[in-house]
Amino acid sequence: MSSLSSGLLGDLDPTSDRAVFRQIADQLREAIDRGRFKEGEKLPSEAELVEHYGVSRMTVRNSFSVLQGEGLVHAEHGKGVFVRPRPPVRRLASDRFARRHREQGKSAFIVEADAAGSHPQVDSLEVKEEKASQDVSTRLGSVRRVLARRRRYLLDGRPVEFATSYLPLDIARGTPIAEPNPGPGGIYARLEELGHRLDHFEEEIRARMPSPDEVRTLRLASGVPVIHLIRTAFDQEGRAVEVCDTVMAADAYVLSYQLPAT
Amino acid sequence: MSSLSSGLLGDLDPTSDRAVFRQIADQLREAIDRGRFKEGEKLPSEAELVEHYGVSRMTVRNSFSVLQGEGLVHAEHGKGVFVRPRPPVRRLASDRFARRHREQGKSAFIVEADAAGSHPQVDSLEVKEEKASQDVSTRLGSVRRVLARRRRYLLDGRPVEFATSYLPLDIARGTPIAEPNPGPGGIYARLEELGHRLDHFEEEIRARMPSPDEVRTLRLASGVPVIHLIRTAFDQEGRAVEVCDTVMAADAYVLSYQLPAT
DNA sequence: CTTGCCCACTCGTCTATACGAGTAAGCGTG
DNA sequence: CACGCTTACTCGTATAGACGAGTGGGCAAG
Repeated sequence: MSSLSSGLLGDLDPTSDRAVFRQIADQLREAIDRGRFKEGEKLPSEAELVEHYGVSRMTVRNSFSVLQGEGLVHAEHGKGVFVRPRPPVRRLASDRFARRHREQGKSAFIVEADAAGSHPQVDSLEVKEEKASQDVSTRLGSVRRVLARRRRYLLDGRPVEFATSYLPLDIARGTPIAEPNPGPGGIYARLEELGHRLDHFEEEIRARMPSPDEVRTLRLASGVPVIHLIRTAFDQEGRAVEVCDTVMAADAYVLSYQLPAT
Repeated sequence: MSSLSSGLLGDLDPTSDRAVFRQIADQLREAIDRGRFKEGEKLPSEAELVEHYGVSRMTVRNSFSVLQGEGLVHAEHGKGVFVRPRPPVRRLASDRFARRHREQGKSAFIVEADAAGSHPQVDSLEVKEEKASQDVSTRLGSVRRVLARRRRYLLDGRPVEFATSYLPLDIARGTPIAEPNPGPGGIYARLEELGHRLDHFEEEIRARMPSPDEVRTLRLASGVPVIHLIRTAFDQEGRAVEVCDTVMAADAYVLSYQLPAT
C-alpha cells in the first residue's frame, strides 16, 4: 500500500527555495545512488509519492521526468517506474581492425559477442547504390555515387548499433562487396584482395542526443545519448576507400584507443 | 501578437493516435530542421502556441520539454524559448600528445584556442594529495595515495571540460608536477625529465548524461550529454605513470583518432 | 482445470487555473 | 537627462480533476 515503509525517503524543506519537484528528484536520485533502490527495481508509484509528500500528481511526474532526462530511471506504462539497469557494454578496442582478427568466416561482431556469451544478430541489411551526401563525397574525395551497405547490430535482442558503409562505385561495383554477404573477413578483406591494401583508419567521434529516428531504430530509452562515429579507411596509396558512419547506443559501448607517445 | 504570421506551423491531426504534444513537438522540430527557425532564434511563446493550436498551456510546455530533452532548444526565464546554437567545436586529434607539440611554454589548450581565435581560460586549479579511488588505484597498479591535479577549461567564458590527473606519489611528490604550474610542456614534459620516457597512452571513451554536479560545473544546458574520457599514460618500462579523468561537454567536442591497419 | 472477464493499480495525456519571478520597454518624476 | 516605477510579456511552479490505456491478479463460468 502506501506506507513506503518509511525511512527510504525524507521530507520536503518548505523553507528551501529549491523547487519541490527538484527536492523530490534529489531524494530519489540519492536513494538510487546509495543503492536503496537497486537496478531494475521499482520505485514507489506516483500515487504513493503523492501521498508521502502531500503534493499533486503532476509535481511527482515532474520529478520523474527529471530523473528520466538523466537516464537514471524509465517508466513502463501500466507497471511502474524502474531504476534503469546498466546493460552489458561492448568494448571496442583500437586493434579491432587488425588483419589477424580478419581470418575467420564470421564477422568481428558475431565472433566477439559469442565469446562474451551474448546472442548477436545482424539485421536490416541493405546494399544499394545511391547518391553520395556532401559529407561522404568530401571524405571519399569527390565521388558522386557510392555503394551503401546498411546494417543494424543487436545483442541479446537489443539493438545497439546502426552502421552504413559507403564505398566508391569504381572500387565496389560488381565485386563481392556489392553482395549482401561479402564473405569471410568482411569488406576489408575483399578490399585488400582487390589491391587496396589498407594503411590506416581515421575515426571521428561525437556524442549527442538521438534524433526521433534513431530512438526508433535503436529502441533507445529516454536519457540515453548516442555515440556517432565516422571512420574513413585509407589504402596504402593514400586513397580513402571506405567511409563508415555508425550510431551507437551510448550506454552499450566503451571505446578504447591506443595512442603512440611519438 | 498572436498571428504567428501563419505558414510556419501546421494544424493538428485529431484523428491521429499520436499524442497532441508530440505532434506539436514534431512540427516545431521540423521547422527547426528546415531552418524556418534559425540558430539562436526565438520560437513562438507558449501563449502564442496555446492560441494557435487551441490546446492548454501544459500541453505546449510538454512539447517544449520534448525538444529540450533532444537538446534542440533551451528556455530562458522571462525571455522565451530559443533554438540552441551549436557552439564552436574543439577538435582533439590523436597526435595531440606528440612531443613536438610539447615545446612551447603554454599549455596545449591555450595554444590551440589562441590559434582558433577563441579566448581560453583555465580555472579552479587544485593540486593535492589524496586517497586513490578503487578505479584509479587499479589503473595505476595498486597505489594507495596519489597526487591529484584538477582544472577546468573554458572557451570564450564557457566551461567545456573538467579534468583531473592522478599521479603516483613516488613519482610526483616534491617535483614541479606537484606545483600549480608545472612549467613549459606540462606534466608530460616533467615526467620525461624525471626519467619516465613516455611510450604510449590508452584512452577509454564513454558518453552519458551528466550528473547534477557536472551540469553545474560545466553549466550544461539540458539535453547535452558529456563525453567521459579516461586516459592512462605508460612509460617505456610499461608502468602506468598518470591517469587523467576528463569530462567534456559533448556539444563542444569532436575526438579524432588514427588507427594503424596493422 | 482452463478460459475469459472484471477490477484495481499503474502510467499517459490533457484541461483549467493560479500565482511567482525574470525581462525589457515605456513613462513619469525629479 | 537620469532614475525608478509600472506594466506587459515571458517562462517556472504547483494544484485539482478527468479520462484513457496497459498490466496483472482474482474470480466466476464453462
